[in-house]
Amino acid sequence: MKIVFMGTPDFAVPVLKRLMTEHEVVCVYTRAPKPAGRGKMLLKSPVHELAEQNGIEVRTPKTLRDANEQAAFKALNADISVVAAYGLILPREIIEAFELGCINVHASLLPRWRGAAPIERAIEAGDTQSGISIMQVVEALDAGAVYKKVIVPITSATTGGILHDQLATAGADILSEVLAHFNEIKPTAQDESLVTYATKLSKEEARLNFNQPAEVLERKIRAFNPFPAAYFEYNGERFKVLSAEVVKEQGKIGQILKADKELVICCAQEALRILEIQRQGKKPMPVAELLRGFRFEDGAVLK
RNA sequence: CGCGGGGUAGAGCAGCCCGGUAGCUCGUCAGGCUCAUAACCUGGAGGUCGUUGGUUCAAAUCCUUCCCCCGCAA
Repeated sequence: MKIVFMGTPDFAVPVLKRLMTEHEVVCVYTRAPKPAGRGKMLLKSPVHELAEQNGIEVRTPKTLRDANEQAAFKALNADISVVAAYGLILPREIIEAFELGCINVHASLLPRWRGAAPIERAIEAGDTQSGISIMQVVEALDAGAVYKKVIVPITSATTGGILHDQLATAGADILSEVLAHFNEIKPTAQDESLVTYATKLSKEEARLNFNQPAEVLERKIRAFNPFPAAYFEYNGERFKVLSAEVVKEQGKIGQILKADKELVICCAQEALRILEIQRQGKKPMPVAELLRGFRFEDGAVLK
């Protein structure tokens, strides 16, 4: 098929790669390069880089509401457009530009977790499974009928990063299947009574609040690993917590209960034993390594 | 030139402001002690203090070149 692909971050890369091998990708739409990274250099999106390397035309409009943009889009005369974490709202003119419409690869089991951060929210909420949904794009956000869903389990070892990679790969596979049998598959409408929304991750919520139960914080730590990474502050320094486990200890909320060979911090219910930690300016490392050279004051209380 | 921290023994850190014998915790090796231990004691090996040039009687420490890593921010 002749396909126009629309995507931006790493999640979309495996999907585009697969499309390029199996179909004709006539043009790629992605978010415009923006200042990013240390030095704030203008940085092209992962999808942008990939498309360029493969000699595919790349377009980076700031909006698709513009009539000229819409005309240019339609002029590509593709069969279908495929969206994977593009980052722009698609107006009706774009969605309906091609004969087969527009389909989306979404990283959740819709109708659960519509929205921007479905991967992390599923882990954070304690879901036992996540997955990929291939659905029709409609004007309402992530509300289109679903062609196919595939489940990916969430275990106690599942981090946001791991699940992200699993879903990106799965997404490429499932999209491939759907496109191969596109005429035979009938989409199923979403059950609106089961909808939940995965709001964007914010910096503020990445800060560990020890007034919450250890179990809740452990899930957040896993969900937010590696990005944006849960953290606490000690002596004005930021410590990212990459992994931790719940232990039955008691004390004041936020108190450092142990800081010799292990690091245990008391929470509202039970406590967290920190396993992997990253000191500001340093690389991530097992807690035991940090504690060989760095001392937390025993009994200090974190806010 | 967006802001900032860092590169010191195999690991993690201190020392740097206020130049003057390279230090801590751990690991490692040897020996000792113990019924026993990720226990304890004793002793040892292991560093061109990231790189270049400079200042100085003397540089890990002050100034400088370049390389690399990371936090913030996006």
